[in-house]
Amino acid sequence: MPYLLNQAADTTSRGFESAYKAKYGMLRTEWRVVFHLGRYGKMTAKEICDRARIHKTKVSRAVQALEQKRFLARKEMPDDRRHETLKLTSKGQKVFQDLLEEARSFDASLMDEFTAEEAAQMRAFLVRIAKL
Amino acid sequence: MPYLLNQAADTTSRGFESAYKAKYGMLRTEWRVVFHLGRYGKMTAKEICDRARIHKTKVSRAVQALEQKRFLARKEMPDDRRHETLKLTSKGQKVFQDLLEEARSFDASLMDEFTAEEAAQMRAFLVRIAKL
DNA sequence: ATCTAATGGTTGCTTTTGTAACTAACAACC
DNA sequence: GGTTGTTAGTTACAAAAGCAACCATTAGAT
Repeated sequence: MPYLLNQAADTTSRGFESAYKAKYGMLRTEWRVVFHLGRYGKMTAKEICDRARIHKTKVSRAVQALEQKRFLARKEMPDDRRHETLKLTSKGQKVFQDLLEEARSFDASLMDEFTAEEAAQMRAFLVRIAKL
Repeated sequence: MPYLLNQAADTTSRGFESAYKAKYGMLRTEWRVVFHLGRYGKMTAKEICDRARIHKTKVSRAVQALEQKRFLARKEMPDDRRHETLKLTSKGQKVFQDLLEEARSFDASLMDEFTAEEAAQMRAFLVRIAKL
């Protein structure tokens, strides 16, 4: 099962990878960070780690890269200076919108082979597995 | 979708990783190679690449490592000396059997949360996706 | 036969990831 | 107020993955 999942994940990921890689020179983790910030609004690095289940070093590096590209900005929280909230810049927002669009159409073409019901079922299944 | 798949693949892989890693000091690619040889019999490195969709350098290195552990043996083909067929040694066979056992029970515990029907359906989905 | 192209596999080097140790800021307890 | 423990995030180093150039061998064309 893990093997099948990996296989499936691999083939689909490679397809979409080109979108953020070629267009914006982003790495997968970077795209994931952008996605989370775009989708759920500003949050701290830790929150991204927890939600996306990415190790903090990966997030840390992704944030640095995204900051250099001016896709996001950090702000230290005055009440607890360890925290820093991350927020997409307007440039970052545009990137997010664009890639979200791409992601949607990529997904759609991927799911073309399946019925809407099948797709929904699969999604539900994956969510359950991922949460184990 | 790629995201979900990755998430699911990640969480499940990590679980099983400990089996081959701790027990035999194997890497994921190594396990995959052993699996293919054990499951489908002797074959050439190229075939493994194609079937498992692993890059040839990864396979090459995995084969080297497995050879050192005496889990597999190579044999040059006389008709075409570029090919070398790979075959599990008896030691390798045992390892494969053992890990297959582990894999089965791991899978079973994973699928505990699902009905047999759901599991079968999911498997079918994943195979279809992976083959895109 | 010889020159070119393709194939199976390896090696070297660069980029990414994983791991562990580290800093800085806060919290709690005495 | 000082010691201890936690938490957010970074950095340094090792392991792994990806990429491109590289042999050696065979196949094909002329």
